[in-house]
Amino acid sequence: MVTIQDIADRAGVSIGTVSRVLNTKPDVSPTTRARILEVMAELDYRPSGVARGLALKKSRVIGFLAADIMNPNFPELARGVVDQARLRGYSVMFFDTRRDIEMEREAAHILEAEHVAGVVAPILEEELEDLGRLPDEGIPVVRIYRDRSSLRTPIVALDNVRAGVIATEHLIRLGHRRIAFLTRGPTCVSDSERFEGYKEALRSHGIAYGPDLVGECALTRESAAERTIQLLALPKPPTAIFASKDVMAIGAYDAVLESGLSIPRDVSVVGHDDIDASRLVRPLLTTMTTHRHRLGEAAVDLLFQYIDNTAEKQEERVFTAELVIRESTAPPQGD
Amino acid sequence: MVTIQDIADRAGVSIGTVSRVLNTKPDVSPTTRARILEVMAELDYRPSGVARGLALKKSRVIGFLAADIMNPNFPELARGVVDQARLRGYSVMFFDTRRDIEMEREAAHILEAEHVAGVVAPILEEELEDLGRLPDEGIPVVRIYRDRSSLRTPIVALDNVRAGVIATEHLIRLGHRRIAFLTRGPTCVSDSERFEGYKEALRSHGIAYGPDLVGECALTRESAAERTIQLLALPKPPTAIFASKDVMAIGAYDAVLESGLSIPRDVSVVGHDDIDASRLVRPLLTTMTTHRHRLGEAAVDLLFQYIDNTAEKQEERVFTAELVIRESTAPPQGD
DNA sequence: TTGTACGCGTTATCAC
DNA sequence: GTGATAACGCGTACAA
Repeated sequence: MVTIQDIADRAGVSIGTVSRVLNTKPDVSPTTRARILEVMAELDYRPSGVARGLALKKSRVIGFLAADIMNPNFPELARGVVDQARLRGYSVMFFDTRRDIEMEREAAHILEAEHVAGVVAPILEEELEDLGRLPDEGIPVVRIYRDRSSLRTPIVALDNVRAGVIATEHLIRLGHRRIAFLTRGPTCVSDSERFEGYKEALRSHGIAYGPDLVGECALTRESAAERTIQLLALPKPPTAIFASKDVMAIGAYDAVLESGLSIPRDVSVVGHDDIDASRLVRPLLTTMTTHRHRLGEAAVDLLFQYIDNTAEKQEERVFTAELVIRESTAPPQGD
Repeated sequence: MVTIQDIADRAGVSIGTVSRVLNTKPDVSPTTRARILEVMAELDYRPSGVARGLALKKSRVIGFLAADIMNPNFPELARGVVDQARLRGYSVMFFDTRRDIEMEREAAHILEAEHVAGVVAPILEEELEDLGRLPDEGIPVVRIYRDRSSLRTPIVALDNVRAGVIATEHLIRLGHRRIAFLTRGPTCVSDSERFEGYKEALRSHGIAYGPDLVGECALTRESAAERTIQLLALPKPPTAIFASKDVMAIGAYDAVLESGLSIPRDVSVVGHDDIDASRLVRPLLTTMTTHRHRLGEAAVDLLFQYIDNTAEKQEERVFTAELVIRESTAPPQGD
């Protein structure tokens, strides 16, 4: 390994000078700078990240703490984070906590021990417990996704209420009046917010909200299918379904098809998330796409406002999901 | 931040002793060890990873260099890697190179500068160019996935030939004789290997191989669908299709359905990879599952044989994908 | 068994 | 403009 000392020796200068060109400080003569640069190239010198980290008490690494790497939103989000970090010369250290408080605590400790410059964490505030200590240590944390709690941490959020409105209004505009809502229930924050949007859309279009049209189910195809069967068995069954997650929408497909009905002729379906599978099922699922890549990028942008201490008051960046109309929605049949 | 010095002061010992209990060295009296441990807990001491990294010239971090984070195999693979690393007290630094030689070179340099203990890279040997320098610097590299080239690097591989045999034999046992093969073509190493397996299975069952039954297409649903339409238009169309990737299998679904045929009644389909969507399409796709999580774990295991210098001769660990029979395969209709 | 002192590769603060 | 030199926090001989 070639060190700063080697460069200094070879260039006939001191390590101080080498360090100066390394960090592009002003006071160094063009001549010596050129020579040093030359020697560095010649010896293929790479400054040690660890040594720098020690001296600066801050490394060029950011932490990325995923709650669940298997979440379909994760890959693109991660790409956004990694891309943006790379652009700034930072690498990312990655954790998969599975919403396990113990793992999270552990990750927080490691992140601290590694002197990371900052942390991006797509987790809810309740789960922030130990990560919360990081800012006190001078390590900024920005979260991704919104929740209801007060904002103690800067966050990049999704306007889930608005998404609920958009999805529901799409159905309403097509002429639907009996629109079911599939949700994981009140424990799921994003679902609850989309539920708000759903109700808001109904209200503003003068459509009565009926609790019998909302189906709670687990985040599996099977569970959603079961629940949808019940919805379809109602005296006045829905002509459209808004599922708070694509997987549940696909479960709804099963139920509709098994009931001998057809999509979108008999019932329209719109999902949320735009997962890969939404483009692989038949018919192609109309859904809300969340710009995961941009979310990731924005989180890192925001993070660097804190790392570089250029943070304005803006502690929150909100994105709105967009409707992607595909094949699963159409006007209702005359009934 | 609390340092080793703080602990030493508070415990009334020297940093040398503290360091010894930190690394669980033998020669330290139980009494002092206990006291030091107590003080460490009291002050919530976390040894600095960077400082240790500098002193040891080796950090407790491994690099994970993904060729493409959007690849459906990635998340589970990554989880396997992260899990296993965590078990050994290591964190993982993550890169997404997109098969870009420049990004890869960059990642290799950073990994080196960060003194990572080792690198796991799910990439082909041709792409190993700059990563190849790492072992010379004392940083072991283990690759995931097999390719044809000579093994210069330890690797965790998939027996794709065997997978091809298994998938094809499943179809043969069901009674199929005209089995098509969907592939990205000879440029895709894994596909080529599965192709070998496909031919091998046909041969060993006395079925003539016909090149007209192999369809080359891109890794998209649409492309696979197009190609399958042609296959189905053959004078003697296939009664079964083995697609080298699930996405292509799903494309084949489209073609079959659009031809007014039904799966699996008129044509059986088996894919490869067991992606999420294979469990979301209808009918559920019969496919080969690759134990991605175990692959990731095995890669880290192997890596640590080199990190700990306990490497045996075994430089390769081969996994065989398993058949998952779902709904897309059945005996052919009498014809 | 325990303490001392040096080294790891950089950055930063002084002098010169 | 440039060169010493002291941190940074820890591991490790070597000495005590």
